Amino acid sequence: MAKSANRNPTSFDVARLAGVSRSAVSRAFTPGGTISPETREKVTKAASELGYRVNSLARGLQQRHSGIVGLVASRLDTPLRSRQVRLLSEALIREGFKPMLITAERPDDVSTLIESLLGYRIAGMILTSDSPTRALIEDCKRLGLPVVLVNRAGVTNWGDRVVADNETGGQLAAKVLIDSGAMHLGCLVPKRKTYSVSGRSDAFLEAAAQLGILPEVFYAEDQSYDDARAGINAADRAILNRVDGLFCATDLMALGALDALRLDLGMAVPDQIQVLGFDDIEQASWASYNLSTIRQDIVSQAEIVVRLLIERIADGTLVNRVERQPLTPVLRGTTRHDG
Amino acid sequence: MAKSANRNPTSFDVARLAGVSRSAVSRAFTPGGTISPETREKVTKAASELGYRVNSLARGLQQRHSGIVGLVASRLDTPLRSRQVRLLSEALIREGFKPMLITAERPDDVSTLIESLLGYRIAGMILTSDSPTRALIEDCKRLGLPVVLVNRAGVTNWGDRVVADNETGGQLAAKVLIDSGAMHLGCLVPKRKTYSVSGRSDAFLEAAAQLGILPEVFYAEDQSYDDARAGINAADRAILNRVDGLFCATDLMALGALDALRLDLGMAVPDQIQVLGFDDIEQASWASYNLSTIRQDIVSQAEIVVRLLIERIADGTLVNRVERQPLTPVLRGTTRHDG
DNA sequence: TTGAAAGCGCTAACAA
DNA sequence: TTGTTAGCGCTTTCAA
Repeated sequence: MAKSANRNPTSFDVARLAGVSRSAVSRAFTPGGTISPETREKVTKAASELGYRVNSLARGLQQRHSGIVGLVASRLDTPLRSRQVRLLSEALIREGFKPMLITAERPDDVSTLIESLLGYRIAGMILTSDSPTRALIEDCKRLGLPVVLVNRAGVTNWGDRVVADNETGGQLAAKVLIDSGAMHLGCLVPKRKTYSVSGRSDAFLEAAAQLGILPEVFYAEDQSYDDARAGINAADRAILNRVDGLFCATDLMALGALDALRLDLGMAVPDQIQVLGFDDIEQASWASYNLSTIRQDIVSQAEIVVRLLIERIADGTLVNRVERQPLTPVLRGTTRHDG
Repeated sequence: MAKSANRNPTSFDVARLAGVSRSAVSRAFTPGGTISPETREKVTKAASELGYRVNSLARGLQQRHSGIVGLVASRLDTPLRSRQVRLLSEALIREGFKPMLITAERPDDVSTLIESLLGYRIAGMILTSDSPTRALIEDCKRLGLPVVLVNRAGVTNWGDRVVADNETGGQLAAKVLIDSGAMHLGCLVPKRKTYSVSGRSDAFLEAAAQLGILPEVFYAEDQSYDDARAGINAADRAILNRVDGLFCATDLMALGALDALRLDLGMAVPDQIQVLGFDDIEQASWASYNLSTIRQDIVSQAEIVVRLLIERIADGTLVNRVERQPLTPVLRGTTRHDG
């Protein structure tokens, strides 16, 4: 033990100690490797003695792809997103991939970052961000790099997609509110719309229109709790007072709206005005809110995303697929129910 | 454009097109590279024409380390943790590193995962997880791998640490409650204690003892909203009724406790019982809770963590450092204030 | 400032 | 089943 603590041992060192060739070492560490039990035994023994570990960089270089998958997400500290990322990351790891996390808010950041990701010869990429530069996806296409988009528009003809069925969700929202007695609908949306938000709110407005109702639209600066609360507080009181059923584009916004209505404006929910969210984040079920909402099943979402990615990695010629996920209403305390 | 869309272009291809050597290409893409403006110009032109991108795997192999930093976190979908991870990840990216995210709940998972991280010859590792197998850190030590522990005990003599000053925090909590008139203190803790939780609650109990007060201790199964709420609901009512100042080990628990006290048990907060949390997560400021708490500054925390990491990467001989972060009380609506 | 040449540590054909 | 050999794409001395 005089020295030796310095450089990482290589397959060469292991081979020498075990009295075999470097290929044997490689095979011993390759899942389906064609190697005899005895040789494997010798190798693993020598390896653990030396503290040997396969160098994934070298392996990746040789195999022309690392086991890394890019995971791109904005607003990671938001309840829905953090849960998505956790589930995706766990699913990836379970399948033997290593998620490389890119968190960035400004689109141009994201571009250069993803750009640098590509240098790692990643096996694929999952985009949950709201801002996927189109050019970037084109880049991936040129490289033949598998991409899965989560709750995003398919801006190009590249990449599989997993999306909540926002259209049906918006219709569902209108139906829930109307069925529980709302006559004058409202809809709270952020000024800067994302794919999810537009899909939902547009479908909601359209479904209402079909029934001869023209909802009031309220705006929040962005889709945060604070902005939603401020948005409702800034709304025209006369108009707001007419509304008896408010659909919010996300749960986070619904919670902000709820606090504005009840605590800032002193309105009774659900008696005076019903409130309905979308997503079913954890906080929606907290006793102080007990928010009715439309649930997105993000556990199965993560599984589908990773499955699509794996299939695409296995066969790059697949036609682009779109998986639409069903949504289910979760009626809690901010809507009225008869029976 | 007949073919060529297939393999990734290499520095060789770029060199040929630019009419220079591969070394020149390498230098053009190396920040401090000693190369003439004209050559660089030729190289970058050829490179962008070919869509060339440095292969980070090969570069890492050659330089014996990738720009990857392991980021280990459990319970990522929790408000505090998701914010920490966002900030850490952004700070790492800003410094040119790529965060590889390991999310895992069970300790043995984590071990094998980190084990596989090491194969990427990562530049360092940040551990925020509650469960850092000791053997693992020993491994890092043998490898000389820089490690920064966030809010964790220093189980071995390896790794720099950034910790909230939990001891002072616990004392602060006792002082806040007592100063605002509480006479009979309570403390809500999870059954399975972590470094942070123990530090706080032990210091709280001790500070109270110094003043001749022996707080009641309430237990939650784990440190989630639901468990905290259930824990308070399961508490002995007679004992609970005596308590007029409750310190909760984390904000998340405090919110659960608050809902249990107010909504499940019908107690008046802060008039009948004051509640104080710890961390200052976003939800603490939501109007329905308006929770008084002890704030941990996790923005500066992330910066310190990354700074320590960089310094350690630059100089592996540094003595282990511990940065204690100050805490500040944030008094909102769940404690009483005179002036 | 530039190019030639020698690896970084591994896997995959191929031959034995 | 095993070993030999030839790269994977890059950086980095060393000379020029």
